[in-house]
Amino acid sequence: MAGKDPQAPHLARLAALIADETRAACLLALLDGRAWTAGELARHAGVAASTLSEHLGKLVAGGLLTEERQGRHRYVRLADARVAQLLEDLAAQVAPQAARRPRNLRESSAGSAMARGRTCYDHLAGRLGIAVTDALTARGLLRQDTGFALTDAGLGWFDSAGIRLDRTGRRPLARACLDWTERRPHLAGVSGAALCRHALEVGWCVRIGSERAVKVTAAGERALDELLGIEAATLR
Amino acid sequence: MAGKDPQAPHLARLAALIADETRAACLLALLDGRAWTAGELARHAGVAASTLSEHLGKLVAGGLLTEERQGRHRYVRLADARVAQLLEDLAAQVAPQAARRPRNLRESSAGSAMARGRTCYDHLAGRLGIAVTDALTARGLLRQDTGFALTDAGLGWFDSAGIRLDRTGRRPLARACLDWTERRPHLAGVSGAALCRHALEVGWCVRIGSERAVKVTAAGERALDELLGIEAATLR
DNA sequence: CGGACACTTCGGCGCGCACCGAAGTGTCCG
DNA sequence: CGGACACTTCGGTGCGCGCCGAAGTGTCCG
Repeated sequence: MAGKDPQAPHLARLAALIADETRAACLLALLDGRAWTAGELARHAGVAASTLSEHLGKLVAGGLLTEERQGRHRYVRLADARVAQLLEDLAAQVAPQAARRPRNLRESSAGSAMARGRTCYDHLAGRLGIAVTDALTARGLLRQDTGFALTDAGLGWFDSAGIRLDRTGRRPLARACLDWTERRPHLAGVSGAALCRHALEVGWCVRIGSERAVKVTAAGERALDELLGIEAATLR
Repeated sequence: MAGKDPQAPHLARLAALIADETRAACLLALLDGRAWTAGELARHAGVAASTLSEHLGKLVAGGLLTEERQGRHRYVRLADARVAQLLEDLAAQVAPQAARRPRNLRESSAGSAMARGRTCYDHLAGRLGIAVTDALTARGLLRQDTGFALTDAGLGWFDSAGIRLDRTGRRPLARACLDWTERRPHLAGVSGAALCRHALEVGWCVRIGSERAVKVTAAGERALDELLGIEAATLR
């Protein structure tokens, strides 16, 4: 048969990079947007350092990760926002099955912290991300009914809040990212990333431990209420 | 180690479905949005019917495909628009390597027909899709600078063109889909699908052979020029 | 009712790959 | 300079899975 799309082998090779449980665990860990060392990832995934080294080689060669060598450490991070988006989309696709009841107390409390608020690569997700997105929409700053885009008023809001938006790159200013806990879209793209960075910089929220979960501070509750009318109760 | 995201096995299993070249070829073929029989896919992929039957079993069980039994035929199609989007995003990710020079004349002419115009699941892509998207944007019907959404004028345009938009579902009205030939976003979502369906129904374009490629008709060139100011030359 | 046809199930084969531990390379620090 | 450390390379092992052909099931049609 002549057919058989020439893209098929490439697609299969890309998917194969994610199709291993150990590599998948690494990629999900790296969704926190930070750089991890090979050793950290090996401990996280529960395999030998030598095994993980081979995995990193494949992921870097496949373009999903970039590496930075510093002394005797090999730091890796997701290659770019596009890769992060791809992983988020895949994660959202499997979420229905993954949303099963937690096995024990520890997993449960960790899970609920993640459900309250977390980062999705470089933007806010969980109930916190949804609350912010909903508030922006309710105030006419974000338009979701005909797609997903900031309004002119929305541009003004970011400006007046002192959050600068880099509009030079090709990355979209606003993009919907489907939340795998809430099953609803939240703000991603340049503006979502800028908002998250700002929130962490000025202390509206802080990271919990070494995971992706974040917690809203008292100052953050005040600021979100003032700027967007978000009641603190909705974040708990 | 306690860590290791509980989502990792699910993510790996989903990716594994796409990580086989034969299954990938099937999924890409099904991106035309139509239903194929198991036999057609077996011939397309160049494997035995028994082999393909097993593949279809996995893809259906994994939720990527839905099946419909009719007599002695088993028709399968992509489960929904979300799956199609996922595949398109993955295909776009590998496009840089896949965009190599064609091996022979036949592949070359098939490739250029696909580059001129094709369907991406249920919306228009290729130069045709880009041209429509650009025209909508230039006329203020689609806003891309702050995200990706129809404007109120855009809603009016669809209405006056007699293209009804179903706004009841959860699928976004407008969504960007990255084109793997042009490397630029084009219109997808409810409005993109409605536009494509309309174009095929009223004969603005017709499918070429059994593939995803489409050709703009003379009537289509006139209509696109009148409604959106697209010059026929840009489509060739 | 019998044969053609589409698909499925099963057994068996062979390749690919994730894994480990041991040995090797390069970096940091006392 | 020597030892601790992070990572890499290399053989070797075993499992998983994609593949086929043959036999089986269900459907259509003359």
